[in-house]
Amino acid sequence: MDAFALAVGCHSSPTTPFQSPPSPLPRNHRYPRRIPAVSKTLDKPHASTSAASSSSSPATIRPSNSSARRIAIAEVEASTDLDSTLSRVEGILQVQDYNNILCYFGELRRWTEVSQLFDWMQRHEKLNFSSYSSFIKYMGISHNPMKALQAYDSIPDKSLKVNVSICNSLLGCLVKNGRFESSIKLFNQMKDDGLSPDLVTYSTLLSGCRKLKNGYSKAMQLVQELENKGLHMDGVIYGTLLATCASNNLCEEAESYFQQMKDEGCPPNLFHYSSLLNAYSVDGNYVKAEKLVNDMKSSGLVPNKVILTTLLKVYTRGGLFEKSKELLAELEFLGYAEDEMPYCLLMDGLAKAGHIHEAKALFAEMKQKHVKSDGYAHSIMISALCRGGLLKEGRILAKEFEANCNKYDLVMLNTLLRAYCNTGDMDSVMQVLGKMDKLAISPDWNTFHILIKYFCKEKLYHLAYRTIEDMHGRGHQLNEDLCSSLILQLGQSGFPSEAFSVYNMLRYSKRTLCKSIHEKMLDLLVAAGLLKDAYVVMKDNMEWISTSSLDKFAVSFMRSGNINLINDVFKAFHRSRRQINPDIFRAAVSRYLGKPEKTQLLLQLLQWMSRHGYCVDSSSRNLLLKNSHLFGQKQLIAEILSKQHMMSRKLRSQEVKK
DNA sequence: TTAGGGTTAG
Repeated sequence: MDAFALAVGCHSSPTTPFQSPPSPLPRNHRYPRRIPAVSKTLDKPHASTSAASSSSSPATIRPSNSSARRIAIAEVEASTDLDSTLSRVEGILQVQDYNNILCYFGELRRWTEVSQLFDWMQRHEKLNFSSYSSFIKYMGISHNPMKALQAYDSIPDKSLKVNVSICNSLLGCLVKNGRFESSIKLFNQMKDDGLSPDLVTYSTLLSGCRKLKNGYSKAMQLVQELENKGLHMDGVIYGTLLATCASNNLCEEAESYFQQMKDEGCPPNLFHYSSLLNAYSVDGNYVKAEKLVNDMKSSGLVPNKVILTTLLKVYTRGGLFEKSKELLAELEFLGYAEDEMPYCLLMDGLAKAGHIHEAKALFAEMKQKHVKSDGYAHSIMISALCRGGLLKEGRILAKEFEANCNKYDLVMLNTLLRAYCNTGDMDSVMQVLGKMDKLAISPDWNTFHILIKYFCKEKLYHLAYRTIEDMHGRGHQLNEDLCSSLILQLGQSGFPSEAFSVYNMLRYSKRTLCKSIHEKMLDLLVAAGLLKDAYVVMKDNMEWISTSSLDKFAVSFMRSGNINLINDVFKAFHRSRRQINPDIFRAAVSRYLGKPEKTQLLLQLLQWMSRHGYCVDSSSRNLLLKNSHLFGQKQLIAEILSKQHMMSRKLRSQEVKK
């Protein structure tokens, strides 16, 4: 399997499925799914074939004059028509020159040129390991892991594919783009193929643990592995570990790594201090934070923008808003408040502490000062307004963001969705979903949850159902409360099969379920006449279901369920020591009376009853005797019935004696 | 010695 398939295969399509109209849909309407736009053959160069037609000789053979090279590099960098310029100066430049130009474009974030140049380099076989490494790195920065994977798969040389720099770049690219699982799979394959991972490899993977749910234990596994390989942790690895601890709310572990690092003779730098400071911010421990900053200053380090911003975070988390404001003023004075981050920290802290009006004032101040914004401030304020019940204001701010900003990510899209769902603005909800699809941003658990809740609120139960189906298909954990209420609503609105499907998704995705759900499901299926499904629910969950629900099911089943399973229903009742209501036997007998071809089953039931001490009631007995000629087993039936009759008389007299 | 790793916001 190639890296692309390995990394992409385990992921669902990057597009969103939410293109369906919100209005009530026909029941057999298929949920549309768009095929991912990226094709495997797209952009994949064929180096070998194009090299054959290339007339140039390898650049390394040609002695190059360095000033000519410098001029050519400048020409390419300034070119408005890359391909023709590159062809014109071909033969002057060497591989490292192309690499330099690649980095030049990359640092300027000129992604079109980066890709164009790299394509050209591939076609003309002007690349080495650092070309791949750099290109892959830039594809990671530009959020294009697909192109990075394609470039990696296009490497013709097997030994180059396990070059540690290239591997590190690719792993870093995946990690940066939130594909930790893929990066671990790829890492294992790379090792199988002969990669010798180094400290950079491990710190790359470790940095992916930061945003993971149980990131700390994953990090520990990696640390164990690097130590088993005889590698020793360096300052960067410690930095990553401290960041991981801070992100996972593990303050004590962070302190202990900080100490361990110092004990090993590695003096902490600004990265280490800021990570530990960040760990203190979790519970707003400003006493420890201030002491740490003082220690840091004593060691000769000067607090930078990150340190001071993180200290601001500690103050806001600790509820020290006066100190926070003073520190924000200091940051402004030092020129460290040119972007929105410190304002965001304080705004979020204020809003979460219930000071929404102060947060709004700060947001206004920030706008008035023309502070650069990437949308975080809007996101924070929209969320804060929605949380605080100021739904209309939240919607207005969401509209304002969409009108003025064109930068979207998943969190922002979710925030907008929530704002529009809260105010019942269906058109805007659908527009946001369309945007998501266009930008190929995959919905996450939150997206699904917001939508399903909203569709339920709007009584669009079938749409909610299809969204749950999609959510489940993408491997997201389902929310039990939401599913339970949807199951009932689907049942009440004429979609019992869909209700059962939600029930099954829930059952197979969660280990423990609220016990009451089974009875609700059973009632619903019985009411809808879906007795085959009801039978399954009954059999697997009898212990959680009330007698009255079971009886209702059994009577219905005797009347119109699968006749071949009738006896199994009795056995199931018996196995779980549930009393069998005589009405159920009566219903079974009358069902069998209408089906003489099922005599064997009737006989089996009667014999089973005798063995386990059950008797048919007198009216059923009379009915059976009167019709026993129909079954061609007159004698046998009479014998069984008389045995049952005697037994029941014996039992009754025993009870009287007692 | 042309390449790859760690810090702050929703």
